Amino acid sequence: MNGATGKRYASSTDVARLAGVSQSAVSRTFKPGASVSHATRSKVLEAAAALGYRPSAIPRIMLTERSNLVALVTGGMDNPFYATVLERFTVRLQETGHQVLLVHADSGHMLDGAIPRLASYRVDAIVSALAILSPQAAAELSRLRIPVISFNTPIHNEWISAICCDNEAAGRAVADLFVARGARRCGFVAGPADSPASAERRQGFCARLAERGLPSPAQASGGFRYEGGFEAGLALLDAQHPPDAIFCANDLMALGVMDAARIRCGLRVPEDLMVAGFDGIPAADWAGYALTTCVQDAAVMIDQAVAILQRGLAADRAEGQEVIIVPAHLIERASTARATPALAGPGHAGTARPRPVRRRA
Amino acid sequence: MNGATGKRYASSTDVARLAGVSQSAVSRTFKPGASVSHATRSKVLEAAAALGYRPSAIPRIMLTERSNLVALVTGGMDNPFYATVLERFTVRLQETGHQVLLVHADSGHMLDGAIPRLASYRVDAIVSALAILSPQAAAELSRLRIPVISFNTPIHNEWISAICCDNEAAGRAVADLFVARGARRCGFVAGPADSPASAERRQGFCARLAERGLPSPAQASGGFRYEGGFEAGLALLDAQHPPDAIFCANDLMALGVMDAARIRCGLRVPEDLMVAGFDGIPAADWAGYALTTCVQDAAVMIDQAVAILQRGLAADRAEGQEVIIVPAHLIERASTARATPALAGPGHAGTARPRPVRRRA
DNA sequence: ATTTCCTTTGCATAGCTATGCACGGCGCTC
DNA sequence: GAGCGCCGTGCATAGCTATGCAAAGGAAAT
Repeated sequence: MNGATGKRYASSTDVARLAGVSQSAVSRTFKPGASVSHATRSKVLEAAAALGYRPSAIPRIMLTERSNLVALVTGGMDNPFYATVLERFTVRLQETGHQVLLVHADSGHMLDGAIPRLASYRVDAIVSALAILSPQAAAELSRLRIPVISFNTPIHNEWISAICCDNEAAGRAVADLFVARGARRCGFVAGPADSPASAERRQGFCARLAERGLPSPAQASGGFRYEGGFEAGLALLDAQHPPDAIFCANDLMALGVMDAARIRCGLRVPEDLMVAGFDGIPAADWAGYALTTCVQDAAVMIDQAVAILQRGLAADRAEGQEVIIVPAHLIERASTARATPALAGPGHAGTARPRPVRRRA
Repeated sequence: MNGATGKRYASSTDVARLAGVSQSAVSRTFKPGASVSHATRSKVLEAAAALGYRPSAIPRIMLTERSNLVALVTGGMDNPFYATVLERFTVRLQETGHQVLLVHADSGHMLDGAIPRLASYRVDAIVSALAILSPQAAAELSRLRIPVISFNTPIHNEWISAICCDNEAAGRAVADLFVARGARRCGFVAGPADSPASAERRQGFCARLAERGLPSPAQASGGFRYEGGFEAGLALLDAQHPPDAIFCANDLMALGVMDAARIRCGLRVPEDLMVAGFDGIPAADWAGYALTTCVQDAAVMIDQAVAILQRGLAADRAEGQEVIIVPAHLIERASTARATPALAGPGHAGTARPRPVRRRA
């Protein structure tokens, strides 16, 4: 369109030359609130448009030691919950004037290549949106002396803040619900062995079951994945005395358990088996599942996380770091909606209970 | 741990001073293949470790006009397909030595705040992983004179390359399958009106149905979302002469249609209604759905996209841009697995056909 | 009319790394 | 033993923007 110069980008000096002003004037024109006369500003803008000039953020980073970059460490995008978390983090960070440097990490050893990259780009802060942040990785991150926010992993030290969902309380709530709905024998499907979230959810669940006089639940592991939940469900339901209520450490596994129960085992949900999950992914609300689940309020958690981050960056020097616990919200749907304990009446309870309609001869 | 200096980061000059060498020596120590003696290198590394020094990428960007940053424009993370696309793009770009600058854009007008940001950070290239890239947005991106890769939107010009799935061929394949399985009256659930992908899929589907002598399919729109598919399914199935086979422009809507048909309309799939989708998301393979779908080979598409990008960056000057079409792969599952046209035998066909097992009295 | 103050502009420099160039030293060759 | 080439090192500078400081100009006030 315009005359392409040799260089890829026009510099403020180029603009200044064309506009017949000093480079300072160009810089000030693009800095909001700076003192520039109307005449100068219009000359500069005209020249900038002609050259396709866009101010570069790079030298500013050198001068101010502020890149406005925030690293977002992520992984396990197969879980829709973390996909939405990633999306919302991105939106909120953009709104607060940050740029998002996305870093993918295979669960655990992210230190390999990622950390030096983060350091070399002088990110202002790091947000871990990993399902699991290992203590080693956390220690490695602390070395950078940059504010770190751990999402759903309760690690904290001089540099790391954490924002977590109240997993134990939610686990207890599920236990209470199961008891209230007449469960006699429970099961639990765990995530990976090194997941603190899974451990806390089980802890609350088991503790409350014991308080309510129920036997300790049979357990299986599903690795936070649908297929794992499916297999874990089969394993639990094939036992001598199968459970009549299963709590899964996340929704994906719960959906797998439901499918295993209904399709492979010929069970009815909730009449023969109650199922509850964790996260509140969209599929839990699909008509085909209507899964009772502990909804993590991602919006609130992320807003809190961004607020912490803002405060940390404003104070420049981060000392006392915090762990914020956000309650989960138990939503009961049809998958636990037994009308009466141990009695399977004509389905009619809970939210969004599917109601068959006659169609086609 | 170490003595924190006033500045946040140690510079190569600081390291040089501590190590008793010149700043050049430090720079060369961290540049692979540079000429440094063993003695000097070890002195430098020791000093660097003591100061926690990490070389900054920022001045290099200024010198070389290469940031190694690639902007990844994304949106609509509620579709699991695009979540996996985002993840794989990130992994591949990291592997090829790039950093990913994640930009979220509400579908359509991304120009608002995003474009100036991209320019100011001097990204080397832009990848659009949006479900829909509007022509206006594409034009705006072209102005930056940076290589742009459009994923699944067939736009191309001097700066934009595109990599798309063969939507029309896949649409035709679905039509052929429906005909082969005895469909008499078809339906189509479209995505948003401005989605080229949805339009192409419908085009191939409708054209082939016409060739095979079937009536033009009833159509509804579902906005690429589960709920939209559910409603569209209800609308189509409530008609005077409802379809016996529905092709949906993506999997999420197809799952909605299946749930609407089975739960709200009391229909059996595939006996009363066949359903096919598009994308190949994990949920399509869940036992509860077993959805026939056109699998987009995201791995291949993304590898191709990254290859184009590499070539474009190597050649520095991008002139003739390309559009690469990757075939979709039709996978038939139980949702279209009628044993015989219009005859519902005891379920037994297709892949992963759920087989009921006796359990619990 | 003179002084004072504010607005506007330009000059100069900081900030950090990569790299061309020159130079010193050392080993190898004849 | 002398010359040549190579390796390693340091010096100096480019690259672009933000900003403190000073100066100039104009407007307002006395």
